[in-house]
Amino acid sequence: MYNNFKFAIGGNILEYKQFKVKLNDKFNLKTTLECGQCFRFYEENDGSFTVLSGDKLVKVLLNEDKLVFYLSGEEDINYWIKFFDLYRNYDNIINDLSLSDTVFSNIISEVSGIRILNQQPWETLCSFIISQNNNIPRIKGIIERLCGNFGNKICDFNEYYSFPSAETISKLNDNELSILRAGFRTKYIINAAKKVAEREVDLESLENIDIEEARKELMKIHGVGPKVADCTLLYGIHRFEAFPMDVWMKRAMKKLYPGLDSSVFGKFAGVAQQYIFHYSRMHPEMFD
DNA sequence: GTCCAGGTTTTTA
DNA sequence: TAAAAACATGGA
Repeated sequence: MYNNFKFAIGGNILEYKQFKVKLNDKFNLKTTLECGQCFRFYEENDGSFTVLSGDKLVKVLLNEDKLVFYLSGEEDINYWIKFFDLYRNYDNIINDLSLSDTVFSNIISEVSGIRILNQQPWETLCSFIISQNNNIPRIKGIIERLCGNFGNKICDFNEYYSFPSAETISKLNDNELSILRAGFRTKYIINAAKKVAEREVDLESLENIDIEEARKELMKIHGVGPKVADCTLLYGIHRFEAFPMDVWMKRAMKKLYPGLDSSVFGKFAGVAQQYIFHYSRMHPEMFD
């Protein structure tokens, strides 16, 4: 696996290290970040993105078939290789999904290079609890206030903060969290933090157990239903069988795959979901 | 002012 | 059981 990539450690900005990773499949960095699976990223003027995950930060730039990472001295590039799921070849998955599926073939003629990110389980769970009946700019704002107020400063030279742990949030009350302006979701966040911190819901175990059991485990949290559970499993636990069904996906399945469900996509249903979701957002007129 | 936002819970019939 | 309504907040 490692020998698929060429690492070049060299050039630097201040005390940052630069890593170049050669891609052997198609990757659209911008779409991958902006397609609704993550919320902590900032597009810079030079076309790069500053991306945060847990207590880590990286600046990343796509330059033709190379992904260029800039990270500070002690940080581990392997975290970000895994985060962007670079060990996996998505061309193979997309080919499989397009085989004998003309609808999907049509979608990938417009949308390509999306990867499923390997985000941290708690951050993903908490973020998608916040996402319910909410819009993306406001979701980002609430998460930014959550990190800014209760996370730790990542670096002395800028204003980026880590995502606060479940333990940290579990000790806060409704009033202390009112600064988030998260509305009715605040009590859901607290309930999730308590259950996760006390291992009443064991996020680590969700990696291996049956997918239905995993959904049930997550739905023990007050404020977590099937959709948030599947988002957590897909984006936070990397369970590709998960298939989050929000309003867009419900409409899209009805229109594009009438009478069918996620089982037509097999074990990579989650990847198909992300493409269909993004395609639907690009073509709202399709539902008129 | 009204409507809507990557849902879920609570209430109602 | 199934279908509405309620839930906080803020931008369009």
